Amino acid sequence: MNDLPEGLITGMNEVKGSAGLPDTLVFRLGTLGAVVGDRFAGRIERLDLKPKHVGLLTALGQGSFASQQDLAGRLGVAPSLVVSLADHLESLGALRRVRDPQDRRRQVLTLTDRGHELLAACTAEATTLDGELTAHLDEPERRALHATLGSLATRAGLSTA
Amino acid sequence: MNDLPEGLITGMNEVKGSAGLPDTLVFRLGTLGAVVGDRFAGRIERLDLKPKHVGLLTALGQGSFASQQDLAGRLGVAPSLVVSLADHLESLGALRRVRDPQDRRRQVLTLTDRGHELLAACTAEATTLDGELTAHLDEPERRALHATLGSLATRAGLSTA
DNA sequence: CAGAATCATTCGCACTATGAATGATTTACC
DNA sequence: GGTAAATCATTCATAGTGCGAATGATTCTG
Repeated sequence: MNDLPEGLITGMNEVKGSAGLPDTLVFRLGTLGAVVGDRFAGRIERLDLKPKHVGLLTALGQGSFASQQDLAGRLGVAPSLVVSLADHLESLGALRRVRDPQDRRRQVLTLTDRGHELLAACTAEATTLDGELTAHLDEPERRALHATLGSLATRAGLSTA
Repeated sequence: MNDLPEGLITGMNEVKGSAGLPDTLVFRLGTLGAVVGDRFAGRIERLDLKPKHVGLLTALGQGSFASQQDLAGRLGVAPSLVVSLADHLESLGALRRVRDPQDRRRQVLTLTDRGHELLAACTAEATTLDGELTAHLDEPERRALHATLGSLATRAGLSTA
């Protein structure tokens, strides 16, 4: 706890000996993620969707999942939450629940046309926001950022692949 | 916007005409931020701190703020939340509340030595996590990521300066 | 020297997400 | 083959988080 070189902590707004908290990846990703997430949430409000709904839509759009529990694991939330998310999406006509004939305990969630529409609308909003955020970057920088964040995501256990 | 080499975006088993949601900056930042934030939260649990507390500590460590309301604006939360965050940090001995003699409505929040210690401990945890996340990157990549995220942060209204 | 404005604080409320029961269905074992 | 354990979706009660509207103290304005 006290193995830090003294003189490291220089109060006000001076140069730090090593990186200060605001200069860490963790801090940057955390704050940026929160801000960007909030802004995105504001834009999909008109669709009666919240980020978690979009997460479920996205997962369903990527492929079929055996159970809602797998889905829950994928999204990193409790299975009971998947139920209420699916409830809402179903009420919007974005997905259908069908009993799996092979295993009638399972409910197979399938995107409807409306679901694909909503997903496309969300993608459009995200893409627009992307443009606003990266307007000051040149194309190589954008590519590098995209690639690096992708590798971070897989490394952090977020399997897009 | 669609000048991406095809074959780049291979979700699970499909290829989209344009970029899919999971490939947007917004989505990546949102999910990464959430995951990394949660992991960070787990590591500072032993210090009896949560990310929001660290945010307040960080803000206080960066400079003096006139009012708690300015602080609230800085953190993007309601002033009433700053009160409870400060309550907890005060109970940990991390900060002191002193009435501003110039304007006795205001409470000036000041980090104690213990507060600086906690901030340093959080920085250490974040730095460790940084290392784990970026272990597979080479130094130029790390620098580029750091720089780009920094520019995004300022552009997004997160004044680190 | 009143009244409006600003500060920190408290309180009640809404929302989110979780874990523990519940009931239906399937699998495993003897 | 039939019973017990496991697994699934769902409901329910609950904890935690953060906000907005009052409250009381203090300062600014005319």
